[in-house]
Amino acid sequence: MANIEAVAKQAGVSVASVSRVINGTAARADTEMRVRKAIAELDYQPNSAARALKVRQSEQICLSFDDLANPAYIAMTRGVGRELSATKYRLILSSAFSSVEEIVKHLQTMGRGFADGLIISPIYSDERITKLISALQMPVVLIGTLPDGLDVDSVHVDSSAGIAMAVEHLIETGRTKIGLINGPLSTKPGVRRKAAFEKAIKAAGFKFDKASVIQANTFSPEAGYFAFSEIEDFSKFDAFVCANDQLAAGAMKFASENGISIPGDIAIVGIDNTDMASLLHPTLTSVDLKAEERGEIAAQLMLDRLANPDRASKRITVEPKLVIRESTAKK
Amino acid sequence: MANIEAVAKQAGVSVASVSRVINGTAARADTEMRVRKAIAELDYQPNSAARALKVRQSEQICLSFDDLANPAYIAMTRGVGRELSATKYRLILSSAFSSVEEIVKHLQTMGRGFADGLIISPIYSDERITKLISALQMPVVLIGTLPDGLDVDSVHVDSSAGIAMAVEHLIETGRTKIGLINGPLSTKPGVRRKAAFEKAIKAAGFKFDKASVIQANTFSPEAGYFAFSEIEDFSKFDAFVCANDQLAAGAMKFASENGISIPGDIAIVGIDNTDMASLLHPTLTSVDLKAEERGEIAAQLMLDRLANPDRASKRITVEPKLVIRESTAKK
DNA sequence: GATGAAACTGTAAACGATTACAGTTAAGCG
DNA sequence: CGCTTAACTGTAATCGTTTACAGTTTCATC
Repeated sequence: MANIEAVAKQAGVSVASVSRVINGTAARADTEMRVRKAIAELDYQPNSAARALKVRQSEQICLSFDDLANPAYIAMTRGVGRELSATKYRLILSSAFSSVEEIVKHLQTMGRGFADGLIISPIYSDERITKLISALQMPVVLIGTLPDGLDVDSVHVDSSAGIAMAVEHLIETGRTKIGLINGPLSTKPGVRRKAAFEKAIKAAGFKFDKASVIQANTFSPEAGYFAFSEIEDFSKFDAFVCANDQLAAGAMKFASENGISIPGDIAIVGIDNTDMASLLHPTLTSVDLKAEERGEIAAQLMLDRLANPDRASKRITVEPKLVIRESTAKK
Repeated sequence: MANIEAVAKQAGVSVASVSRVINGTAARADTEMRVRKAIAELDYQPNSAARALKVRQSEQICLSFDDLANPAYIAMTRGVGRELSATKYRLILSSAFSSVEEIVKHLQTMGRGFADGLIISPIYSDERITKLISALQMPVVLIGTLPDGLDVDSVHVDSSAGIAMAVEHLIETGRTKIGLINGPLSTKPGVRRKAAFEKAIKAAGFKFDKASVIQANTFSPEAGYFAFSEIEDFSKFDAFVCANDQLAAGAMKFASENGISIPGDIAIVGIDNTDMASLLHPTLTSVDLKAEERGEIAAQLMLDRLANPDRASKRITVEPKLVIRESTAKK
């Protein structure tokens, strides 16, 4: 592989001049032309490790989240990727963390300087993670709710408001016996959604019954299916909010296999408004938490912060939106 | 940030010794202990750019494909990611290429040495891409069909065999008027699936009718929906093979909205066997092209090749599998 | 304790870029 | 044409590692 010295020789100029034309610093037209010619002739590509070492920038941004099987994170990745693709930055993907330890290990690794910034959407809530993030010597954008004492850019969606919308909508359509198929309580979304649900039920003037919350142990369709299969008496319910579309899809599958009519017997609303929602039968009412948009915004915040390291940190909130489809049609 | 020199000083040894304990080369127990202590005290992390520059390895592997919205590629990414997560390699994701030019630009960029290897699954077939790949001075693993004259490791699934299975299955279940909802002919899968379909129809002893192939212009559900909506006379068909599950889902949506019974009037088989297949109503018979497995194998080939640069290139074939569900039940 | 081999350690030269600084050339102007 | 200033160019140091090589220590053996 040709290096900058070979180019300089070929062009009959110094390495400094070559570097300058590559980086767009002033150069005489004549010099620039000869350098460009030499670059083309030698098929030269500047070595990114050498540049990274010298300028202390990797031109890489790391995106970390926990579950590559969850469509919401995929949408997020799409948003980040789209935003980054027009820039010089490359995207590093770190995912499939199955435990806090793995995340911790990954965060410690960030000190090696292979990325200029970290966009992270942690599902687990853990003191150690917060501590490591705030100790990080690089820009961080958090997608999710900012823990106390962490001062970084963040994008956040008010999922409580989203759940409230879902509950209100169910009540408007005449449902009174509303349950929640929740995700695992070991995750942040799990605890938040439960709390939001309880709050929304009470706000609507209903009595909150603990038994109305059914805990699934993952956010997968299988878990949704299983959760429904464990329900002994469906007459206690006329609607369910599900902690994500996957759980909802699994639940709907169980319903269709067992002669439970949706929305006739039970109305269902999902969360995330993934692509699947409009393809299911019946189509699924879902709270859009704008994952792709949050990804885009996170990337923009990151780029902005890299261009402007000293600005105060921003906290962006995006509004959830209830997308009404067939699964909650009036009885 | 502490560098290796600071660690050496703190431990009272030379930088060479520090480097050696980090990289596991022989060191006296006493030396090793002092170095480890110093590393812990200073919270030292070796700089990856400096290492990359010196050893000419980035410890990064680049995965490139064209469409982050396609679940099959997501599954592939999952496979690659899982395989890589246990190694020292990081995963760089390059995607959302909307044209051959973008891919070409991206491939040219590989010469900068930011990745040690490239796993690529190109959807477009173009002379330039082939040429650039074979000119690449780094290990390449191709996921897809190896073009002539390209000598790299590859993982390949015999999608023709998969389509043949689909057609045979439809015939076995009593269908005789089989159509294809195909993806765009500007893509490799598009042309392959069409050819495979024609071959399968003929092999089954039927006459192939050009009009039985309906071209969608993307691989999305919307395109599938639109393709079905353009069909004037459904009585000409009793089954469709769809070029992927997304197209199938869109088509099924149109069917359910327009009183076309599946599988009663029309049987449907999708391709890719994505998560969605078992959640649709009716559940979707689909040809599993083992995307995740191909991703895993690609990553294994890459790791193997990096460990063993001079071995002859391998070509792995995985077998498709027809997963039969409700959408093709006997009439 | 001397000897030789084996095991370890330190010095210093890379890797390939960027950039401060000083030196050179060009350009504007009277 | 000389002078001043602006614009460009080249030399050499630097970023933080790894590693060849030479030098030192350790250790078993006689």
